[in-house]
Amino acid sequence: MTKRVKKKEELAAFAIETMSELGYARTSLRDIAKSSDMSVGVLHYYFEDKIHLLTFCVRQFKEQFIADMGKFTLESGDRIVKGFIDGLSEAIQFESGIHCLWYDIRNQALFEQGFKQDAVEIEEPMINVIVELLAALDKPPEWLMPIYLFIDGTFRFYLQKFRLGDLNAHEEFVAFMLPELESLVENGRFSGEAAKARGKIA
Amino acid sequence: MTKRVKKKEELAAFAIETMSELGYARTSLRDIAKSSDMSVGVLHYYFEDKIHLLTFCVRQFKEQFIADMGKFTLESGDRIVKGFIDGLSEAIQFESGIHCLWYDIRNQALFEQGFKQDAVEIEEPMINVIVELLAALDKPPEWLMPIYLFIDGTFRFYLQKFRLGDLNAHEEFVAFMLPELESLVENGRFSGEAAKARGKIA
DNA sequence: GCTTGACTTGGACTCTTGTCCAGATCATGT
DNA sequence: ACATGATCTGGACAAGAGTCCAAGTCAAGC
Repeated sequence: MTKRVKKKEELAAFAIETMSELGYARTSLRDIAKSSDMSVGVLHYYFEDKIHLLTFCVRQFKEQFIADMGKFTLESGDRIVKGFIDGLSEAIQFESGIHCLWYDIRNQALFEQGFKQDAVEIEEPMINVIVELLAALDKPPEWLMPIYLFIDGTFRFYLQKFRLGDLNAHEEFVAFMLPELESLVENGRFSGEAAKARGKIA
Repeated sequence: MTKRVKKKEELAAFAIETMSELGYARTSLRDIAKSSDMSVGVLHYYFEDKIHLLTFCVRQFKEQFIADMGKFTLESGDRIVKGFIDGLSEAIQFESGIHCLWYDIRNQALFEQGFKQDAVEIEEPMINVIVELLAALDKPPEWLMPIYLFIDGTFRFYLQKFRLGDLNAHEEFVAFMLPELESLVENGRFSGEAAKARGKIA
């Protein structure tokens, strides 16, 4: 890897860090320059324009995302579901910024066609994680989209709770999700037990 | 209602229309002024600043949103689930803009604390729609959050598909959601049938 | 018709943004 | 030590943003 590419990735990492805090639309080049302790000109020296910087960031972000998700699954041997959910819980607790950025980018795609491809490219491997999860559990692949959409919506919900000040949201996520998902993969049903244990949510 | 308030609501309607197309962050006062065929100064004459305009819009948007959701439920007599899903389908087909705006606002709340209250106030009555739906179906209230999160995630997914160019996404939504939800309210299970009929999704 | 207040206009003002560049500085091979 | 190319600085620049206002226009009551 050339020195230049290394520096680009370093700058992109700072950019991702800043965008994770402020959101995509509210992050300026000067914000990124400030956080990386560089001048604004450097950004333009390494990246043709802001669009190229962003797409580079998205690609880097995507790799980190996949790596995060990958280590969640299949490393926990027999307790696959628990390991998977614990991984998502840690993501809420320790990496909320980058996941908020993902949802931010996905939302941009609703308004800017330019983000369409990025959104699809990032989401695809995430869906594949569920494919592998179902395969590992020997469950029918027809469950893919219901399960994915349920997990995605629930994860986003507790991520929002965490961001909005509920610092125990990651634990609430596990308390809610673990019985639900175990029940789902066991017999395809939502679990009433989970709901009782969880108490009020909204 | 005073004339001034009427005009404010009229301007807010234009603002909502424009933000539904461009998204919240990329909509300027001049965009709104242009779409409403007024000068920029008028906006500042009726609204103290952009924040007040936005919060006024959010409140108006919320009322429209609740009205939309309200007419979906309980108007279809015995076929409650079908009426509910058809309503959501029409929302994807004919009112995608305002729903995208809702998801945009909800996402802003991940980064700006100022949107927290708006997001919660809008989402609460939507969850209540599901509460009423479950009550009408005589189903246990413990199903609330699993069902809501599943419906919310699925609706958002097909809304995105529609926005990204798949003009049949609203029909695909019904084809996917109707069997799933009927199966869920019938016996709490995801439907494998639905998945087979639906073919590839992602 | 006149007056008064509400409403509207068009532009000025300042701040932030992305872009761009001339020159300074650094690193590296000779 | 020197030369050369890569890297970095600090600021200039134009476009676009929200804000604000002096002046013009309109509508309604006297």
